[in-house]
Amino acid sequence: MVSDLARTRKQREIRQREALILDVARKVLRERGYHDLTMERIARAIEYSKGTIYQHFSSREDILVALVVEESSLRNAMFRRAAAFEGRPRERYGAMILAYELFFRLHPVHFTNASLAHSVPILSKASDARQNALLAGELSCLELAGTLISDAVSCGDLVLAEGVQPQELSFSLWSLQYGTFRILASEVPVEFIGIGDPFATLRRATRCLLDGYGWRPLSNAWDYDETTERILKQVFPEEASQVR
Amino acid sequence: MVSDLARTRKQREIRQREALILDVARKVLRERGYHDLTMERIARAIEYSKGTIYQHFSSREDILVALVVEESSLRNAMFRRAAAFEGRPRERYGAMILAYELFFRLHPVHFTNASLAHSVPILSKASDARQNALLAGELSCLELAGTLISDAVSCGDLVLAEGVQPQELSFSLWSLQYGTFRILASEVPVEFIGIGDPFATLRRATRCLLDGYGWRPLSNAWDYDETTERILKQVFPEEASQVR
DNA sequence: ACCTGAACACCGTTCAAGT
DNA sequence: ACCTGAACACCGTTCAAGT
Repeated sequence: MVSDLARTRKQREIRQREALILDVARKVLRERGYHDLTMERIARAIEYSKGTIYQHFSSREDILVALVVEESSLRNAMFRRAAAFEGRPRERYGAMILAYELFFRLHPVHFTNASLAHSVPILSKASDARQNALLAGELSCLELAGTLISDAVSCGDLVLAEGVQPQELSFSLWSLQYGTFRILASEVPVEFIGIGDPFATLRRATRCLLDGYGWRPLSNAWDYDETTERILKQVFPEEASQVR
Repeated sequence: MVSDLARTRKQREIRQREALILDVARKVLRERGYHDLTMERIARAIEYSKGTIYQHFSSREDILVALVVEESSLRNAMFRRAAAFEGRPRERYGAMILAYELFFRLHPVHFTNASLAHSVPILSKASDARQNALLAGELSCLELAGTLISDAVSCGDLVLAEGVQPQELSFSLWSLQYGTFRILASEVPVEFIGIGDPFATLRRATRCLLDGYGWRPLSNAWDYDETTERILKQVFPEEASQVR
């Protein structure tokens, strides 16, 4: 007969062990990369046998996806804080864009992990539960972006041209940022391309894009540099100090 | 004593075998993915032993990078054809942008392979020669884009704002397209995002971006849909018919 | 000189045996 | 009920032996 007390203690231990595995995985991925994330290495680090890892994760790939899901929730928390910034809808969307930039700069390794986790060979070997969790996190970001665009349309700041869907804006902006981050995270040396400050370049391109869609106030009628400073100070003071 | 005739015949055979290996690799990658691109499988298909493959390629990763280099030269040929289109510099740049879109739509698998080949764990295991070839191909594209921007500046169509480098434009446009293609190639179902025609969305965003940088003629002063039709008909008639 | 394929090292996954 | 680690299957790479 197992007491309730013993059962909950056991459950807590299991949760802690799962967190331990993910911590080890995070460390290995940071220091050595996915290739060296072996079951053997994890087992040694957590001081359990290889078989035990399979009580938590269905495969090696499942561990990577689980880690990415966990870290994505940090990114989503930053997005939610950004969307709560007080100001015109375009300023609030700017806060989300800034959140994504800060997140990339603070966690470049996560970004590489996430790209791997989204690739077919890896994602398809993860458990269904974790595949769904990954997708759900992504969709909640897009939904958040969607509400800001709706706000802009309702208050008249954004009048979409004939035949333009609101989701197009978030898709284009996402593509622009994501593409820049992927290039920066790849092996093409950015010095070769001749870009001094890629993040400044990205911010400028973002403004061009929003101006092009006609989202008011346009950048020649508003001091968005000042808005950026305010967002950094009010919403992301800690994160901003870490990327200096 | 080996005759020169025999030597050149042998060299030709070796070249043919290398091409054969790459053909097999292309087929396996298309039908089964990188995970199933095993030395065993290749050896069986080319009817040579595993050891022989190492006379051509230093590692499994080297094969992938070699294939990507080979296919990239097809893309570069399309870029060169595009840049030779006759028209205003912005139209010619538009032709390059269209070339990239067509290439992605015609060779989605290459795009996935290229992303893999650029990842650190794989690229670092390829031979130095092939790493350099990959980088050289990339740089030649950027150089080509650079000359078009120079043309635009010389003829007065493009006046860059204070502090904007010409390379910034190609970097931003590259990011936007590359980001879109990466998202489309990933597992996030594009229907969920609610985009009907992602390529139409991308073209619109591209125009917004070029307008934002002030590259004349602006899209409200020029019929770029007509330009696109002309490029498709004159430069890429065959490719265009294949993506219909 | 070139090619072969057995041998080696390594790793993800399973499961019978142990506690 | 939970954990272990030997065993299995598989694969990239090397190299002694063969032609």
